[in-house]
Amino acid sequence: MHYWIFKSEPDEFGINDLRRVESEPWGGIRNFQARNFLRDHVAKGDRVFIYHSRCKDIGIVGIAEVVSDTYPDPSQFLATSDYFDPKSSVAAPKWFCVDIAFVEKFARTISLDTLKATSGLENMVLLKQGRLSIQPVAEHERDIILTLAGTRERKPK
DNA sequence: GCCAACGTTGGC
DNA sequence: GCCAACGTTGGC
Repeated sequence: MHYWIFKSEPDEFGINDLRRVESEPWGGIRNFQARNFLRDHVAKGDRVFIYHSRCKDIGIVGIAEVVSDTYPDPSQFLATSDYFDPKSSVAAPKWFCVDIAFVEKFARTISLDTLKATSGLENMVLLKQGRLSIQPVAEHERDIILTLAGTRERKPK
């Protein structure tokens, strides 16, 4: 079981929206690096740190779980969708998505500033490389983040 | 909402 | 196969 960071814009769809639904198709990913992680590595049962970007309160806000296998993102085939991709086809889909479900919301956001200031997180993909909406989290980074969140008792074995 | 960073595209 | 143009991302 791996941990990931999925970025979202809370004005569009954030942790509070996720909490209100049973599960949510995480689609609209149109970046190749993010797509490759999603298609090749994200698996049912994995855990996801939800990260809010482009907002006042930037940072990791909670945890979700991957509740489906990866499947082609339906929006790429819909001519009316903002995410329509005329170069894609059902036979050879370019873009993928996965369903995730709410697990918990942290009492407080773990802010970007906190992440930057925390020893052991220096090499996080989040801090090393911008503009990547799906990214892996190393085990020691996962432990540090869970500790910052005060949820260490739920740390996976 | 601006715009820098960076990955992809496509003309040549 | 180079590289300028273009599109997207995301902190500010």
